Amino acid sequence: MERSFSVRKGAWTEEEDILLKQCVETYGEGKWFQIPHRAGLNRCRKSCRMRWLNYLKPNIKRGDFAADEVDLIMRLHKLLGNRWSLIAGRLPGRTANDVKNFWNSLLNKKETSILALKAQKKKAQDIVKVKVIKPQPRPLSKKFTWLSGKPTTPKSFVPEDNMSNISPALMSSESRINWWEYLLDDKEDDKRATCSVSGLDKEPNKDLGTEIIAPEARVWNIFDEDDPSCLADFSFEKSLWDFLNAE
DNA sequence: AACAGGTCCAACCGCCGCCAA
DNA sequence: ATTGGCGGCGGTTGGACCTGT
Repeated sequence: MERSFSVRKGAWTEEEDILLKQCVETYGEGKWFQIPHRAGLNRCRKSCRMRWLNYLKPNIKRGDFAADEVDLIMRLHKLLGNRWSLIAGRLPGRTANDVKNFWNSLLNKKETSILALKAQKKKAQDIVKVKVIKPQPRPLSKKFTWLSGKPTTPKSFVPEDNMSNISPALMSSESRINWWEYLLDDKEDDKRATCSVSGLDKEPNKDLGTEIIAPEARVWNIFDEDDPSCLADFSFEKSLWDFLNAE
């Protein structure tokens, strides 16, 4: 429990910022409960953490959101809801607080502004008709780590030059990108489903019915054939499914 | 110039999940 | 199984700033 009667509150001074920055640079992030004592600050651990993450941390981007950032926020919010930290994680230099504040201010603006943004987005979006096999939606397993951004460690994985066939979740730590970054990218090469369950189909099946899908929608061959448990985790979360089927 | 209302955003607060004891 | 400490998150607040009258 924080001893709120003794710790300082309110705006941070330049001196406090310097002390905190020096302390984090010396001891690293984490162990926030030790930071106030180590830095000689009369602040609670949460206040120190918040100040570092939202203001002092290097590479934090200031100023207005660019058009592509706004577009990404809208798409991610549709997919993830108010998961500000997850959304901010896909916007380099932006903090969850920034994204949250931006979204809240966006909500306050007139509906016409939002409609204009949507119209702009729709115009830029190239709807592609492809023939795909649709997996059925079902809840994600708790052990499924994609949504948390944590790396998975498949039993076997052979890197290929063509990374488009590889689930981001199976990439090396250096090149791994959250799966939904791929889901949301607009690369022309990625506008088709590349494969389906268990790697049976490397191309969309032309004999199946035509479906209209968002250009971002892709299905990966994510399975480790030596590890049947992988199959249990191949599922589309309901909100993702709704997102993919939205107009 | 002065005031009121609106907007922005840094900071606070309470809650939750995780983990170790 | 329970409890307490901690990190992390999202919602909310309040003050500074902006804009219109």
